[in-house]
Amino acid sequence: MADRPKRRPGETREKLMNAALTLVGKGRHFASLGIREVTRQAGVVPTSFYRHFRSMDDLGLQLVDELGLVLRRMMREARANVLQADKLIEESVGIFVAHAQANRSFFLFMAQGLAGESRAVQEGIRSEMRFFASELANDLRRLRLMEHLSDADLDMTCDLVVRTVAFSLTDLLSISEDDDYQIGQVRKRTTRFLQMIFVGAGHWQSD
Amino acid sequence: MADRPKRRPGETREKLMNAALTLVGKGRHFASLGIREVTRQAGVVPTSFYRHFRSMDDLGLQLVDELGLVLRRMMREARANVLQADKLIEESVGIFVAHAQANRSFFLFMAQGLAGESRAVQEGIRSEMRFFASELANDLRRLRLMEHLSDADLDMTCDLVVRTVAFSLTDLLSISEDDDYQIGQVRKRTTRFLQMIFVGAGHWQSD
DNA sequence: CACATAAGTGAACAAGTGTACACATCGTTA
DNA sequence: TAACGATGTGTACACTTGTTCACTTATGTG
Repeated sequence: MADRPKRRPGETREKLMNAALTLVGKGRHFASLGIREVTRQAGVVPTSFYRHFRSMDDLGLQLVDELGLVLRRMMREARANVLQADKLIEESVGIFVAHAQANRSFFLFMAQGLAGESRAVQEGIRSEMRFFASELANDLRRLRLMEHLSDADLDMTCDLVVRTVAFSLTDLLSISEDDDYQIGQVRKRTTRFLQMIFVGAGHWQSD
Repeated sequence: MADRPKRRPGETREKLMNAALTLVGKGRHFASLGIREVTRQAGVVPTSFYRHFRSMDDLGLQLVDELGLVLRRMMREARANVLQADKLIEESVGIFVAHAQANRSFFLFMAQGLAGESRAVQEGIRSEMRFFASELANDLRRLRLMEHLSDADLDMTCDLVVRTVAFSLTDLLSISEDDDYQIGQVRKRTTRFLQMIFVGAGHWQSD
């Protein structure tokens, strides 16, 4: 008996989003992808695209939503594993790097989107970063760290931290996926960046 | 008498590069530009493209070279105007913002290229940033600032500074060209970021 | 079970794409 | 001035692109 099509709801939709990510993972830029190209990669007829997305920008927006989930998972893991403030920065950066490796295409898409073509995608990613920064500020408050900073200054610090980490993303993604030495270098450098920022925050307004 | 063609050498080449920049300035992503599109914008026949560039990537690379000139001009102006260390950060950020405004398309191209499609362009921009950072380190040494830092730590600091400024670029370029209030906000925020980094650098290794 | 609706398909079209070739024209140098 | 190389032009071709339309097929609800 031949295989029945066995359509799972939303299966093609997933296939299309994964196809776009796969192409991005292969070095293509999201802005240069076409509908036909994506459907071809997904093994689906071009018309199917319109059943799920209005346009490429639309697909991008939905990818941003999923990116949000990935980031939240990462935060949860960081909160679970970083218990004492001792090696806080080092471990957090490690978790970040591990997630960036595991979801390379996703983070590649994020890095591209920051200066991307679609205003909506750009704003979406920016908003995810803001959320991330505010959660970080909450955590620091909860851990009774940086208590001498005003709320505004703490927000600023966290903003700077998130930006720095996001920029490290472009370092990380421009080197080979399994060049462990270089990956270690990026991790060390990012850690030092954050340490310097926190030293600055520690002495902020006390001079 | 009809206008003679009056071909100036390298004129079409300039027209093509400007055309690409113009399109980027209009919100398009460089990776999504096509040869025909650029030649059309330049008011030139498609075949002319090949007289000057092998491909779009090639054009991108040559744009990176010109970007280098823009950055050097900016550095020169900063060095000339920032005489006393007093308002050093504030004035430097001001000059940067002004140049980013004046050469919007160029900086847009730079921001895009950081996570762009062409490995070569990516590496080129990264290399410009490294150069910029090392020049900054030289200047700080010359001004007898941060003398307690080792060369490596000073380099790291300058790297972090350049990254932070580069990231501000994406803020700056995502807002309207003449929204003076928002531009002022970005300038203020960037200034504070740098101040915090320098506070951190000032206390580095002295704890 | 039947039926409404969502999801997938294939053929078709006009428009746009990269690139090749042969030819015209300019500026420069011998 | 003659000739040459660099630059600009027009035409052509084989593909790819986005989008449409009418059609089939599967899924879940009454």
